[in-house]
Amino acid sequence: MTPEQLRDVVRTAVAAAVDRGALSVEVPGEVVVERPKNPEHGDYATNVALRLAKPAGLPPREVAERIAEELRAHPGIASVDIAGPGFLNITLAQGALGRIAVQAVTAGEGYGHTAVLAGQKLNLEFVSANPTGPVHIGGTRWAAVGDALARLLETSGAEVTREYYLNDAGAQIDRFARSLLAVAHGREVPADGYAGSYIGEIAAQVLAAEPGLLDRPEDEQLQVFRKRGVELMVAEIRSSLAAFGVHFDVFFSETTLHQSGALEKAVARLREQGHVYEADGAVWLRTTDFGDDKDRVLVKADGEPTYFAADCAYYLDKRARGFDRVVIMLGADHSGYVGRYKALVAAAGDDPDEHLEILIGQLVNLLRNGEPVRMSKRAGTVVLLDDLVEAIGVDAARYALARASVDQQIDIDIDLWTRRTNDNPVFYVQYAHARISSVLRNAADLGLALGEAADVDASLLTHERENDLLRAIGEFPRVISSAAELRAPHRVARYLEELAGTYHRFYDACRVLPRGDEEATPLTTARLWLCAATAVVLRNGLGVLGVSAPERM
RNA sequence: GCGCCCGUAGCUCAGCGGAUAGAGCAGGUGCCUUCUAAGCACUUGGUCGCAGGUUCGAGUCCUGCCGGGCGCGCCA
Repeated sequence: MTPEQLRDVVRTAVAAAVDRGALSVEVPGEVVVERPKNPEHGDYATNVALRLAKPAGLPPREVAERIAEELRAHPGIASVDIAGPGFLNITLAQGALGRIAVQAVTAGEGYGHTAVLAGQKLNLEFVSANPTGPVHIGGTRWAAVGDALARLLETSGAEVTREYYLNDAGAQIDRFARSLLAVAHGREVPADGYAGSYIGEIAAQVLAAEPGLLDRPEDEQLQVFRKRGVELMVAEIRSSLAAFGVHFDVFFSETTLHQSGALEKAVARLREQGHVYEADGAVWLRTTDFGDDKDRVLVKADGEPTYFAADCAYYLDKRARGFDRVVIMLGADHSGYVGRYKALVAAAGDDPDEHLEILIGQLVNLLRNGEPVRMSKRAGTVVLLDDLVEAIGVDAARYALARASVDQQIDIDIDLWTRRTNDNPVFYVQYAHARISSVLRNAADLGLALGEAADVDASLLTHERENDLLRAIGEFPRVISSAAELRAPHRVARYLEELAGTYHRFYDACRVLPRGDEEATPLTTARLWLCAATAVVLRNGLGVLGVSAPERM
């Protein structure tokens, strides 16, 4: 019996107690069944009696007793104890717990998939690093976390579009183009330009693709460097992300918004809603009506639209494409945008709490020799996605970035990571998978197969370490769904570390395969299923994080 | 000054209002003629920044302080 099934059993028990007049309460739609930390508190515990005590007008322990009477009648439940203030501690019948292993193996890749977010169509925008340079380590964090979140949401039944907003218009692209032009002519880059070594490489590639370019008028050259340069930069960004295992469904060009007249339409729509005014020669959006600190300029006095105007158009474009919810991941250095963004959604007539979700993640600090590394794109002193991958590999990089809460700043000590010590928990988790794979290979060599699900006697799994493992495996679907709902992929990583530890302890205490000339027993088969189930969960969980599950290490 | 994030073991960090606050690393002691020792067992280590409040119950929610990070342009 899975925790989800038990939850229904508990709810049904409450309903039964109400039916026979033992309780006069409204049956709750959801009841909480959780795994107690203390094994003496049974396989599962529920606080439903504590919740119902007040509405029932009875002491919590009395409510618990009346529910317990119903639960004890269930064949899958061995015992129910009332503990503490009124918790119901439930121990499952022998075999009911063991079936979890069979269910996990049978479900395979589908184990952990739920429908809790079914029917939601959402747009997840992340990374969106400017195409004026390679993806640096900050963007890499959002690549790892954003992609994991996308997989998590999909696993929970949502329809997700991964989107990357390309800021390929505006002054910074001008600076980028002028930097390319300067380098191509052997001149110093402008003071406000970009100076990384990649600028020279991109410039050379542009010249290779456009022979004779330097003989044309300089303003024409600038246009070519701008167009070709951005194309090449975007190609490099996509290639880095692809090597990192991150693929976007849509690369959305800001320029297309300018060219299609979407900005003017957006301003017009906001004007119709009555939130636009003119002052000091500029066009403003009255975002203060919706909680922003100050009003924002849409069109500058010189007639140029602001970046914010493009944001408005972009948001409206996403909504027009049919997304129920627009999710944007931003770094903490952009946290000031939340107010104006929420306000623009409200000004457009949408609900800022329902249609827009902005996830702010804290920044990644780099330490070298224990000292923070100052990062500057201009000076070229940045650590790039490619550098991180080269130093520690995709698996370790993705795992390390995804295992911390996004609310937490990460300090990455470059020397530590480049040293390749086993401080990285990803090895611990992957090792558990490799170990299981080895056991299953050895079993196959001995001619032992899992066989049919119906033939497994799961009630033989009675060892405490086996029960621990079964309970952990049973948690997986809810770990996935709650991590998806909370937008917290790091929970999956933490869970996998626990699961790996639980498996290692099982492995240490419980021999799976027969030794020497011993015969395989039904317990051997049951334990093989337990191993296979653990491997399924490790694979699926690592898959959510975009980390490989090696069969050998 | 205002807004957001953080403050939990020596270090890095988990902990969606539940029971005795956890993991890894670091320190100590043991376990490989037996399925992968990148492992396991035992052990050392805590005023959950401080002070109030909410309630059956607070590391978790609210308020105020203290300390650290980030942000507050007709830049992008």
